[in-house]
Amino acid sequence: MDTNQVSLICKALSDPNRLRIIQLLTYGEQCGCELLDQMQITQPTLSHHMKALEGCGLVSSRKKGKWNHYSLNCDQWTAFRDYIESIRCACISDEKGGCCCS
Amino acid sequence: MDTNQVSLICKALSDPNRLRIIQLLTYGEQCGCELLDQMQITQPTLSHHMKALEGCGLVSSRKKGKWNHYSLNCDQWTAFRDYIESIRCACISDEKGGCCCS
DNA sequence: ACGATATATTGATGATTGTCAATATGATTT
DNA sequence: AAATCATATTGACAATCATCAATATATCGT
Repeated sequence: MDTNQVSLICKALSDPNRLRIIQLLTYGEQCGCELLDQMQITQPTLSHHMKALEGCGLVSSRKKGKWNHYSLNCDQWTAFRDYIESIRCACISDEKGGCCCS
Repeated sequence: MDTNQVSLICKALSDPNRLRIIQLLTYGEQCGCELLDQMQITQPTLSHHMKALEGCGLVSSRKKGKWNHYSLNCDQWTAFRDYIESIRCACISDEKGGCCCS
């Protein structure tokens, strides 16, 4: 995953509502109305946020009948998580002589 | 670290230039002019970005004479990294029966 | 066919953002 | 004191964003 892609994902996560949605989806797939029940926003706003989360590849949607089921895109999230994890600060811990971020 | 703080950090990282600055600072403390040499932005823009990165607590600055030395705030970065790492998707891998994100 | 439900789109608005040129501040050197 | 260098601030502008009300689309149950 390259820098621009990471920035796009960070932009998607820069809204507390969207970060909350991601966390809700870690419990598994949910439809829009379920997500809506757990949040304090209107339905068009939720739709807008879901589009943003889909746009950066973090969320996938699966339409079944009336419902649209959203789920966290595991591969994309893992790639993002790995990227963030790979950034480590260079400071030295006094205690063990290693990096304090280890 | 709470959700709002994470969102603020994500917003700070949602600009590719700022993400790049964070990566440059993983090599250790650098002054503004050093950072500027490695980027394609003007000095006021760099100053603006550094303020944003300081504002969310990711970067600390230390003034010494003419120079302002910036460094990655290890504790804050680690807390952010841990938060992101703690978000795991619930999908099940077919291969080993565990979570594919492990 | 009709009403109800889930979701998407449109249009509008106020707020925030990234960027630069111009200028200011503050420290060092000559 | 004057010139130089590193950085910060101001002011401006175009672009993007989060949000909602209103409306549209699509699917299900009756």
